Amino acid sequence: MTTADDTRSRILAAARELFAERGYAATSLSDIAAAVGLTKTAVAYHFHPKDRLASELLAPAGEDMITLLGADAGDREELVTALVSFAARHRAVIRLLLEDLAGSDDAPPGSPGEAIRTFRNEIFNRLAGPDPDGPARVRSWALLGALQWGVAQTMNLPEEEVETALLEAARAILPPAG
Amino acid sequence: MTTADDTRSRILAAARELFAERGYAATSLSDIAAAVGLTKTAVAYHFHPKDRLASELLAPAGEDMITLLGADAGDREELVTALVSFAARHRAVIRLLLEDLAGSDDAPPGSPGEAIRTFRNEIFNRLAGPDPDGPARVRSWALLGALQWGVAQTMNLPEEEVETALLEAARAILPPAG
DNA sequence: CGTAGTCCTGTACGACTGTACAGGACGGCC
DNA sequence: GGCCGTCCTGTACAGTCGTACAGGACTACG
Repeated sequence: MTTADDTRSRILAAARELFAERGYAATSLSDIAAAVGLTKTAVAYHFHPKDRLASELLAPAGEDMITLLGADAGDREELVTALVSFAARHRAVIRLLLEDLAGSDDAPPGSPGEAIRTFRNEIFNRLAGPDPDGPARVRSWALLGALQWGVAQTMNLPEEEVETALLEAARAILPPAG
Repeated sequence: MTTADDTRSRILAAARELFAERGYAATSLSDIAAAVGLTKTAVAYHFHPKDRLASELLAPAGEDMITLLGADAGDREELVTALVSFAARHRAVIRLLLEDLAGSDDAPPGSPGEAIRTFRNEIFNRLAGPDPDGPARVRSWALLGALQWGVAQTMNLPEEEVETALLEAARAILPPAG
């Protein structure tokens, strides 16, 4: 039914926007419901439980995540290029990916949060290289932070422009080869 | 009395740590109380209301904020140096500064959150320069993100090492002069 | 027409938040 | 000893969270 699928899409769009600007935990079902003109129980009817909202928003990014991890782990230049492209493409949900779910405190095993956290750590390890020293660690984390903020705070700019500008910046931060 | 001041310090230390790793809103008074072996009402007795915890943690950073804004607004090289030093010095509360309170949705006028947000925006404006184009905006936000993540995720490294490594990275991202 | 299924509302629940208030334990001062 | 202020606990409250459940409005199908 088109009406149902339509409300589902509208809920997803509103959730994506609110999650991006307030964070996952700080956005309640009531907030999302108010944004689309429904009650919170209606939102819960379509997405049950709340995690399903995050899961569905992150689904397209998930496919790109595994291709990112499947690429050649040695070439860091290529990794940065792919990473910037990935961040720019999924900038609407980058906060969910890198912070809200990855930085989650508890991380019940088997949950999507745990998978995302290991993904982030794996990316960090490939950036920092084996047995990284202090400066390499700092620069690797700085690179990830630059990625998130660079794409998240410039949502009104065209994606392509963000990607090219961010690629230059990311290359400049990249820790020197160890 | 030393015992009271001591528990105050212990509460502040625990709150600083928990706020850094979970965020301000995601940390309850019960969490802090459990970390120091007290009840949540005891924490509320010393810091009333909860905002006072954040205020007291941010007080030392606040003095540095105004000196940062008081410096010469033209020299961006110098601004970046001072900014990196600032971030490294207050890395334990950098998340509160740049995200938890600055990114707050509501921002009741007169609240510390509003002051912090305008501080962040003012720093951004000085980094990006007057009437910045797309790439300049991207790089300025990327610089701020690199700062936050670079200092927040490397809490176990000596502050000096973080500062020097981050200064190199920040200089590399700095948008070209307009 | 009747019946089944989908979409949504209203109500209610337990868990949790920050806060308010009364009272107890303890030490210093008169 | 009697008194007072500080430090802390226990209880209680209103508010919000995500979720569960019953029932109404509506469409599609027999």
